[in-house]
Amino acid sequence: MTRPAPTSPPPVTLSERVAEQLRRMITQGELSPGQRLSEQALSESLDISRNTLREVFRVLTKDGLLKHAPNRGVFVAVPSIASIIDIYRVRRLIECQALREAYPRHPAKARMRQAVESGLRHRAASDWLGVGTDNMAFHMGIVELADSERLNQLFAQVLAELRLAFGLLRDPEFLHAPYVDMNQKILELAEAGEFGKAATELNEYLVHSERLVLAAYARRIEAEGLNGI
Amino acid sequence: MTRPAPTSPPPVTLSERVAEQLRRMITQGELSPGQRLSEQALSESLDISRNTLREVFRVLTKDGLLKHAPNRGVFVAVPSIASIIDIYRVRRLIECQALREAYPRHPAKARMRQAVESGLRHRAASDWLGVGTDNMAFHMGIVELADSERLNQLFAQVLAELRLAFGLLRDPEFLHAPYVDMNQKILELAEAGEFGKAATELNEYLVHSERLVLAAYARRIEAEGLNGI
DNA sequence: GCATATTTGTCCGTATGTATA
DNA sequence: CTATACATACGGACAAATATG
Repeated sequence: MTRPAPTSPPPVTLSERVAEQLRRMITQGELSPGQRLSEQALSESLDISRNTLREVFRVLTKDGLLKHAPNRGVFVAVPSIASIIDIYRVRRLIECQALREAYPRHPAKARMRQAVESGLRHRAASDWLGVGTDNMAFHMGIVELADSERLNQLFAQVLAELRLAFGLLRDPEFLHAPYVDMNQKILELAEAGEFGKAATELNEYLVHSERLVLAAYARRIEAEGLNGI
Repeated sequence: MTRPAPTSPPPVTLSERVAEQLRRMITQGELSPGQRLSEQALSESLDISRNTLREVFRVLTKDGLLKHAPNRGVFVAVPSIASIIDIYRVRRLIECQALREAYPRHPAKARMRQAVESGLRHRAASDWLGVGTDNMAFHMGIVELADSERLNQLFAQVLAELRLAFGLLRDPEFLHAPYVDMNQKILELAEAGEFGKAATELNEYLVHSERLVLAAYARRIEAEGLNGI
């Protein structure tokens, strides 16, 4: 039996459920970065009151998924070059250190293995979005090795932001496929107790991924010119 | 001229100002851990509407300073042994790594030096709360070395939580005074470019501090028995 | 630059459900 | 078990800030 992943308590209040829903809509691209979210329009379309929606806005703004411009409204966050660099800086610092100092028989390893295996299956089926999800789960597993609730939460937030940035790029195969094998290699090193080597490998992985994402992002900016967003 | 510290935008809306105020009241011990915050009573005493206060509650709950119990209300967070351990785990991981990989001429160093000098003055004046504030500023400076907005924000939150825990202990001299000299030593190593040694020293510092806080906390629990909170 | 329309920020009153004495 | 207090959620109101023509 594998222990269950540390999971947030199920949403009980309406605002918590709506927050979940909006989070999903944003990270899955149903709402576009930069888009303004009108309190009136959105509260009507979600069939909730403006007050409840405003509470949700505050929470999602704290998550970094929305930007609040006082007296002007809230907008879906627009990932910038700076934010991508920042996110990868956080990832390198936290993931590599968590892996390097991991406890050899930590339960999160099982989740890492599951993510790798699921990734292999999804890649075989050319389900690139599935591969992306598995990839995120793998790296979430790495952070769980550090056994810190607060790091887990920060990292989940950062991954949601990164997912928002990926949505802008629209090439999931290009973005995720190369990393299935690298994840597997890192997992094998970790299972062999070679945490130092695993961390070094992971660092290269992250440098590589950051370069890829930034390049794709730069191309997208160029293609859009000043019309975008 | 020293560059200004990265600062959050000044609160413009009422709810932002109230959030600031409540944050201050909680971290400075004007509201006790475990205390229930009634929407009606608090909104009246702050002279704001319940809707506005609820928005503030959501934000402060995300900060970890309040706990939200659905249908039961919000309470000032009660620092637990587990949360203190978690906080120090985060501190060791982030601070040590930020220091180890610091850029030699980073502007945050100036803030670290200011904090150390201010700490020496406050210690000479037996202003232990002042020493505590300087100490927090010093460690915030260390994290700023990593140049990551997201890490800065996470760390500011964690320090606020830690301050809440310190408030429970009520012995600022005992808690903060020993660390002025250790901060100075770490700063000198950093200024000499010995970042590896500085990080090692910092790690010992944090292990020491965690032990001290946990011991004081355990004594307090014992003293209170089951009456507390 | 001005007048107007729209939208946010904030407040209030109230109905309903949930927890607790 | 009932009663009470409270959080949840809604809808309407209005001033102030902002966007629009």
